[in-house]
Amino acid sequence: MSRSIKKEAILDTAESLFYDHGFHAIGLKKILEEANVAIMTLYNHFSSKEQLIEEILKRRESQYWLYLDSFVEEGSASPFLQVVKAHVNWLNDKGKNGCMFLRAMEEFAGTDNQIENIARNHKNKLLKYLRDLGQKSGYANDEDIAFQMTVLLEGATSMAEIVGPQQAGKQAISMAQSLLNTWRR
Amino acid sequence: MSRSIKKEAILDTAESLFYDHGFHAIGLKKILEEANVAIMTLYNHFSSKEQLIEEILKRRESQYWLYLDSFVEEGSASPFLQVVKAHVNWLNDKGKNGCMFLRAMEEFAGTDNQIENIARNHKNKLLKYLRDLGQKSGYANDEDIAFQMTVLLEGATSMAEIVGPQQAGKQAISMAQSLLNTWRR
DNA sequence: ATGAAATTATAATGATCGTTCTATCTAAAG
DNA sequence: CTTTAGATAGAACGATCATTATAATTTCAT
Repeated sequence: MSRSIKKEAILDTAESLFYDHGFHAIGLKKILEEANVAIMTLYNHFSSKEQLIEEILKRRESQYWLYLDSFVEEGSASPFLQVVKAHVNWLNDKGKNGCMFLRAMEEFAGTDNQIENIARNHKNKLLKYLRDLGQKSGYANDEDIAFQMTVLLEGATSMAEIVGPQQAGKQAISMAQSLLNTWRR
Repeated sequence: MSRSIKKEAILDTAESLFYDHGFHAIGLKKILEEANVAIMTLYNHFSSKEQLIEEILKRRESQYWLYLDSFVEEGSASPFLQVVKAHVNWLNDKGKNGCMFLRAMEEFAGTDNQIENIARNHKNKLLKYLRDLGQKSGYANDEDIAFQMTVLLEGATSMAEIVGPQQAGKQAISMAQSLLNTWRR
């Protein structure tokens, strides 16, 4: 089964182009050229440009969670530091141009609810993940910790656009270590 | 002199629309309709869509510095806390949809150098401002402080998109207070 | 009131947008 | 070999894109 080798080519190049230039800035034509795929092949796999974007976001989200899951070990002494390190690795691999979910929210809020919700739900899921992690690790106020961790992670993502992922990652880890001392168990 | 009342209408509505939906997502037609302006009036004041965007970014940058200048007082005991508070106020007033400069970088990097440079220069100028502020306040390593402050500010901006400016601002200020204790003079 | 400057309306430009249709072709499964 | 599904090329759709040309109109200081 050559099952969907073409579909994955579309998803890969579309994700790359959308991430590098924005969703509205990239037309289907450019995707088709770079992916070496015919227009009808795209519409055979996806019902519209918006639905293609939805699949890309869902796929990217599951990839992000793979990074977190592989770095954060059950019952770790410093789970939040592992979260930051996972995020920094994510930035190094495919986060040099900001957060694709926030960018989807920014471009489609008030226009395409489906796309906006996928992005927004991901962020809320991340907040809940951090809250649960704090609670599970015996921290006092998991609410504030989850918020501050989010500020830290999103800040590192933006900072990576300005001075690169390694510099941003180094500072994010340093900040996390400082903040960890202020969080009481 | 009714000097450029129309020009300002264009700048105002264009900035609002670009910020809410993105630069490529908004066509000139929508700007003209909302600003009640004829197409030739726009091209009389701006040579192209890109040049309009450039002026918007420059204007927005000077507005941002007004916030910083009005909050950060010369020789303050805690200048960085004032920076954070200035930034939080900025978020409350016109920062509910991310950082417009980062978004300009993301949409135009590799496509329009002029626009990209305006945005990137602003970020570098902010980094230098924070570095100078740290040095002037007698902090040991202004380099790291500037980086971490940037992570904090940009993180608050992104966080404001997810949970609103007040929640993001509250956490950013709390984080700043924690970090301040770790920075040695 | 006059003259200059700014704004307007309208239409046309060529390019590109997302999407659909038709028809041909390739490739694998039975 | 034949069937079937997937991919292809190419054209067409109407809509919108940024930009320009032309010409009429309004605004405003003198």
